Amino acid sequence: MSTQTESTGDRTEAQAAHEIEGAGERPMRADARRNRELLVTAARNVFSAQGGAASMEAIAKEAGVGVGTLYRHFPNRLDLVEAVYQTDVQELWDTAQRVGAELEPWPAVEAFFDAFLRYARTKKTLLDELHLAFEKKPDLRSRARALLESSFDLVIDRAKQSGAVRDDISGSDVMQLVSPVCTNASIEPEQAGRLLRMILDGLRADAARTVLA
Amino acid sequence: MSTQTESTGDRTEAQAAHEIEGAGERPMRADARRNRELLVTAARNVFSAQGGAASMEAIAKEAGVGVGTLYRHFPNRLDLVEAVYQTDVQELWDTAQRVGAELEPWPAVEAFFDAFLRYARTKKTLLDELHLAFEKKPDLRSRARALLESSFDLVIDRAKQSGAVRDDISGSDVMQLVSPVCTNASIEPEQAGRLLRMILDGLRADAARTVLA
DNA sequence: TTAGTATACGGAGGGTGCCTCCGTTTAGCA
DNA sequence: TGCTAAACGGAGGCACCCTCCGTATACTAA
Repeated sequence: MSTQTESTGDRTEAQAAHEIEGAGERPMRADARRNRELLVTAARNVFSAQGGAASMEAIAKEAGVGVGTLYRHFPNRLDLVEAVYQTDVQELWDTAQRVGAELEPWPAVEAFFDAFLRYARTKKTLLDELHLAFEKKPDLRSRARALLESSFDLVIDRAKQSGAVRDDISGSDVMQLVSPVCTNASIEPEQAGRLLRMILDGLRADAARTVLA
Repeated sequence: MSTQTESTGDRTEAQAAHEIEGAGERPMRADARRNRELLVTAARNVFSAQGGAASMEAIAKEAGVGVGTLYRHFPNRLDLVEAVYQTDVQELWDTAQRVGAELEPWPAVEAFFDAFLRYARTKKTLLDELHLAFEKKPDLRSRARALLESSFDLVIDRAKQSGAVRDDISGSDVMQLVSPVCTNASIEPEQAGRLLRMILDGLRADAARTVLA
């Protein structure tokens, strides 16, 4: 709850640079920041096209830079994987903010689920690499988890207050329900889609009929 | 249930060789079979010592043979991983047979759990590699699962008949309960041990007290 | 505007790991 | 006891991760 930036509003480039590096250092040079972003985007594209085992050379090429540049920004493979994953998590949080501000409560839930499905797709291609990354940096996992949980809370709580979603369920419940469906490798994409729709239906306030004895 | 060999009794070496190769071919030469076994054993040792990323060279060295010999037996890395895993599953099934024949029903359950914990440890170190292997050969997963399930059935059914284990639970229920505890990477070994003991306690016939309304 | 410098860039090359190839050795058979 | 099909060993090819350092360039101060 404490590492979040305050909003999704427009930030100056210098601010953006500060967020990537530590706060005390001078901002990155413009070309460096541009290349860093190119690299993360390229990595995501190449990973999703070629799988998690894609080579560093291929990623550098896709970004239009040399491997030296890649390694300047990301000293080793896992650092790059980590950056891609963190960017995805961050974007999901941004999405939660945005749909919360721009859409009605229920459509916001639907849109957020959609975004989560996309997020889960890249997480799935990086599953093995992330497994290693989480082992080396346990706080990466916990920070990501916290950010995800608060994203779900944001969207679900709002929908609960508006009466669109049943109130016997929390954001983190929903996350626990949805995460395995999206991440489990033995569930095909279209099956996952069906399951998600089913979960959505069960979430609606008027779906709460079953009462345990 | 159809791929099982009929028993754990003493088989001739020629029979053993036939089981490894296809049934139609001539038996392997004695040195080849010896080296094959050395390699699987060495692979298991090296993997458990160095992790699933251990090199083929290291394994060949541990077995005391050249890499050429390794690759003659296992054309690529995954084939070796698969062989180690299949051997483990097979040994677990042999153990189920053995404890079923040699021990009283309840001690047999305990001994089998112990063996399963050992099995799960190597499965855990090979998790990433197995993930790939399962992707390439879906029948490997299903055959292993079937063999595991029948091992659990064997031990649990016998204990149920003797009255040592509650009869509202099946072997495959127990497997579903135990497997994640042993395999989940975020559960430490000693925690897994505690959880297993707890499951064991819950399995006993005299533990069945809670009745759902 | 310009010169100086800290910073970033690129890619050749070192190191390692998977796998192949082929000359040498040996088990099994007549 | 030879003959031959089968197995052995390890040098070397190839691909990938990462390092190093000479070159290029964005920022800064005069």
